[in-house]
Amino acid sequence: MSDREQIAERLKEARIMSGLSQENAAKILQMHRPAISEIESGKRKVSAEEIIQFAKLYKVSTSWLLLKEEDETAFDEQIKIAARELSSMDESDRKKLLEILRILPK
Amino acid sequence: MSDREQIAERLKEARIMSGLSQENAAKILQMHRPAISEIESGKRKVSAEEIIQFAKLYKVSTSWLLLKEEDETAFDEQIKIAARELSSMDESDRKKLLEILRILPK
DNA sequence: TTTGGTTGGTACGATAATCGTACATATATT
DNA sequence: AATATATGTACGATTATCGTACCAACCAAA
Repeated sequence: MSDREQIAERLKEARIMSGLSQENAAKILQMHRPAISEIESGKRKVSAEEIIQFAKLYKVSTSWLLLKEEDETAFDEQIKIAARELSSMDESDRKKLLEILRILPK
Repeated sequence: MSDREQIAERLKEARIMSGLSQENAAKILQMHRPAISEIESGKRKVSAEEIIQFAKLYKVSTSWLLLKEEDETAFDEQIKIAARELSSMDESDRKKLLEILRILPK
């Protein structure tokens, strides 16, 4: 899989995860919807500046959008695993964790 | 400072740190030297794919190339706070937390 | 079923950016 | 000074993107 295809997939996955339509995203980022469509299908390049904007809007890291991870579980699968781990922690530590998560970059 | 200027500065800094001339870098990445020159002066866009290639060649992270300094400073402060919380947790829960943090946006 | 709304893919001319080469400038080394 | 190395820049040819419009698929309400 090429870098561009990888990025295209990540951008689409991140947008869906954040519950936005292509049109929503396009309006917020002041882009045209066809640009989003073509970027997500790998037909069009994405600039570094756009990656920064997408990462902010979709609330993912720029490195997640750009990097290929070797042992890769799908993001939603990882969230499920994290949720399971979270529920197995005792309450005081879970509170601390949530406090930590609150102050981390959104 | 605009995103593009920030990226331009980082790319130049990273290249110099890795001891490469613009021509060296251009040859290895199969780009034309003027492209590197113009990218590093912010006159030309950088694609996401190029960011990946630059990061590999210069041995820096893509996020370092893309993130603004003030974000990193804020992030470091938050990490310190988080570390204080972490140190009060027992080891098994700390491991679970780190696993969760691993998949969250950096 | 039909209508209307939403979403996403695509065509295409106008516009803008990049490519590739050549030349210019700058700095260091001998 | 002379040469080499590194970087900046000009510019026509080429390529990509923009902006708009149109189209198909899907779905829910009438």
